[in-house]
Amino acid sequence: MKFATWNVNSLSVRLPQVLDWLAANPVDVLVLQELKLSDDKFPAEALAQAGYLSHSFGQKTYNGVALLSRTAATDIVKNIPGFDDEMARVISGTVGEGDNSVRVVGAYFPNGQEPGSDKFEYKMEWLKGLRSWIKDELVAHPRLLLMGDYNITFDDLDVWDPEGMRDQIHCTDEERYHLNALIALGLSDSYRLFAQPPKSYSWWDYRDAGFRRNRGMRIDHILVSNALKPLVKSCVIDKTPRKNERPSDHAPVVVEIANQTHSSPSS
DNA sequence: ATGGCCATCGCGGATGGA
Repeated sequence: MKFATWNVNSLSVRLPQVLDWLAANPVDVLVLQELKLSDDKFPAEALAQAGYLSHSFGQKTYNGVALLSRTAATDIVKNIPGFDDEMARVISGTVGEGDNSVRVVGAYFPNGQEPGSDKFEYKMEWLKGLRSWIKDELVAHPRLLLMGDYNITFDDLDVWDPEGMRDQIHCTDEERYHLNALIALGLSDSYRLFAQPPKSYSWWDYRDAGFRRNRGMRIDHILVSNALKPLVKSCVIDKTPRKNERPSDHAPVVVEIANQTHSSPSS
């Protein structure tokens, strides 16, 4: 099965590009971030025409996430249970049958704006709430994907100008501490399970020809649980939609997970 | 370079994004 995540920076503006991308990349599951629309404006019919069932968790103007799947997703949960939040940032569901079912968590992590700001403090609290919840989710759902726009880089490899960005938003030790604390729960960065091109990024600033000059950061991630890790076949960033007219500033990330075979007992 | 671009709301320019 293939799973993808994409921050579309307004689904109203980007819907034609999402439909084009799904036609060319018929993934099983796609999670979207930054819908920037309320649920009554969610284009469920257009997506259904394209072969996708959808669950949206939106709000006017800001944030908003959705879970799209070719087959029905079950046990939909919105936001982080136990963490009160005015903002629509997380949607979860279970897809696939029996032994091959996967718990998918699609998330739009807070931006944080600037270290020391109120928004940064909110980001830290949100990250604590997420980790506390994901710890329990991994027990309930060993086959779990945590994917979305993390707004955090792992290390210098994820940043076009590591010196210039040192201690700046998305690159601070505090943010990376929380990202690594998620990893410590038993999750792996699927992208780095494979050899990747140098200077691989998932976001490029609209300003100053950031994409053309490849001045970007890798802030969109797909983390896989230990049970799924040996089944990951590939993970790629698809830069193609970033070349569109009026693109999102983010590119989609896609992971392929092999089915259970039942034929080769381990050890 | 104390910025550049884009989307939203709403009709000018502030706010948020990253």
